[in-house]
Amino acid sequence: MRENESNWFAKWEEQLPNPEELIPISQTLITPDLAMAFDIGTSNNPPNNHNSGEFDSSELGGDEPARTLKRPRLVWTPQLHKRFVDAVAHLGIKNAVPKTIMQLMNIEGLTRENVASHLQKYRLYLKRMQGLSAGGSGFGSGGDPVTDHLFASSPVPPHFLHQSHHNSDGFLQYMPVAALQQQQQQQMAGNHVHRHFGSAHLSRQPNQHVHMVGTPVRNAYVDDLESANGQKALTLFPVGDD
DNA sequence: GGGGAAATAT
DNA sequence: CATATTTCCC
Repeated sequence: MRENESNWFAKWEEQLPNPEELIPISQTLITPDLAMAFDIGTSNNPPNNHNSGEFDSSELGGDEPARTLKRPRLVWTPQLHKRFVDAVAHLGIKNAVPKTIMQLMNIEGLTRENVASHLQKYRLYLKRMQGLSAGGSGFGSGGDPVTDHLFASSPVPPHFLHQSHHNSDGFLQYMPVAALQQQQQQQMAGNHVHRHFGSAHLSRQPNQHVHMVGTPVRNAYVDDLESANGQKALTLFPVGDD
């Protein structure tokens, strides 16, 4: 009997599938590409991402553990970055500082530090871009100009480059977004605005032909931002002077 | 407090 | 190794 017992265990153990053969119980039904195309979030898209490291037990009914606790590492998805770029475009380089950008982006859980860090990298990226677009006559050496996966994913508004010649400020008119109104740390009572970045609007591509009322505009960068109220502000940035 | 750059961390 | 976070300084 004893022999029998160990035997069945051995057999049972042998028949266990290898870890590689296991199929995860929870699978992503929507591929990242599809998710991106339809602007819907995948299971791990929103700022609360994989919890790496310690995590407090309370997730049931827990409303805002976000405060004071170690936030999960933020992943800058292309959608998130696009919203970042749009926000910066709205504000203009001048007012594009972490705090204002963060407010304009209006994304739950996004901190000023997150934006500041990203802004730092983005500025470096822009500098590199205008660096090799200006004097970079030689092609052969370096390698791919845009190895920056993230930044390349979202078009850079043309006026970001062109180190501000004559225009010091105020040359781009923008509509203030409602979300930007000075709202202190006061969160609206009972405000469950769980918004997903990206919303439901397919973003228009740059260099498309945009026609406004009686005013055809060619080569314009169009960004769209949406406030918490659902108000929308469009900004057109003419590229050339037609 | 808040922006920016550099130093760490993952 | 790329990228996000933390630290430090103004």
